[in-house]
Amino acid sequence: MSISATSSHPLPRQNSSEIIKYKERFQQDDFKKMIRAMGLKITSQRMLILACLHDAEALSGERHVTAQELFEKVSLLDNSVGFATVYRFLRNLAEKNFVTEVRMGGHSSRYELTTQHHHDHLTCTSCGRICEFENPKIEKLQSQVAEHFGFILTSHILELYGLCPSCQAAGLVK
Amino acid sequence: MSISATSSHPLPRQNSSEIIKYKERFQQDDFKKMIRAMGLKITSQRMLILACLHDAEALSGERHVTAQELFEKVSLLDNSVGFATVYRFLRNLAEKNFVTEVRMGGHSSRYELTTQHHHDHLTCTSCGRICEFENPKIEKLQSQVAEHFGFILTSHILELYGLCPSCQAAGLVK
DNA sequence: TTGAGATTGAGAATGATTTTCAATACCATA
DNA sequence: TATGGTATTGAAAATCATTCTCAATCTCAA
Repeated sequence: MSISATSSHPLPRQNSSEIIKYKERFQQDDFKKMIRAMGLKITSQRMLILACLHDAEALSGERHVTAQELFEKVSLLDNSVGFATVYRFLRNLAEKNFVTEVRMGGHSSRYELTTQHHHDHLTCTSCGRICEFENPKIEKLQSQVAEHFGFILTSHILELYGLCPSCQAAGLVK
Repeated sequence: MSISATSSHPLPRQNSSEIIKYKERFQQDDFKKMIRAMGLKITSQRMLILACLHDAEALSGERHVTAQELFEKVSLLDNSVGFATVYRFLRNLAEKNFVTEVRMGGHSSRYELTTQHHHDHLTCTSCGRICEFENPKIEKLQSQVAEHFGFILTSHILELYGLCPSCQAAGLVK
């Protein structure tokens, strides 16, 4: 993977492929900032891992990837990257809260890039439909709870489960 | 471990040791009901595991035990019980929701007897320590969110993550 | 350009949990 | 209460995710 980015972001011409390149370059600068912010050196492996993490969110429906899945994505583009590198960097990212780690049931950890825009999920237990929401009041109460216990709150998981309107209408509720 | 319980629970006399025995007998019947409700056979190992799980909640401050900790507790009373038995039974209990499993970061699963009393968790991302809390205001806001989307809320998961006071003190925070 | 120190890949090591399997225990039925 | 079919058990091996080790390589400040 070749890395060539400038620190400034000149406006692209009105040409779609130019715009895509511009976006990529912009993204890469973002990634570099993240890596530097962690006090780490910029390497092609780390850039690639971030790109794959980002694509997992942007392209596939599943934004939460396991370390293994991420390793496989990375390997497709550069099969010389070792899984230890993926795990190590994922841990770095999680420590600095650039990614959020979610562990459910008996499964392995799943990671997602921490977006600037936090949201929670409301999931229909019948059809699986997911609504995203954000509720500042709930967030504030969460901070208060953490504060009460003397914790420094770093992240949270809030998943609501229920029956969505169409499943209710479908007579699934007695 | 001897198991001798009756299906009726006569009132104990006003004598503390009698009352303790009464409680134990009552508890044991409860445990048997749980095991039968899972469609499993009653064995001294399972009774002992349940007793230790229960004691972990009642006696020690920490109600959330790891499988290893539970295995150690059990071993003190009967060192012939294998850890595979503890893990197996814990999985059975979790499947039938008699225990709740909480997993965090790189730490091992912690289990607690599911109480009738709902609560959420505040987990330390560094040491794995868990604080329980309940917050009616948050619950109410959750209902409102569900209502807003036309959902009938059936359950939820709320897990807060942060650094506990002692890990903060341990210099893990800048 | 250079070199000190960070990072890497490969594989070994770790730690938690699960599986395997022959021996044993439970309990419905006789 | 005895019996046998089956579930359960303990011990050890297997599995799985994750972390560590270390020599080779790369990054980047000077």
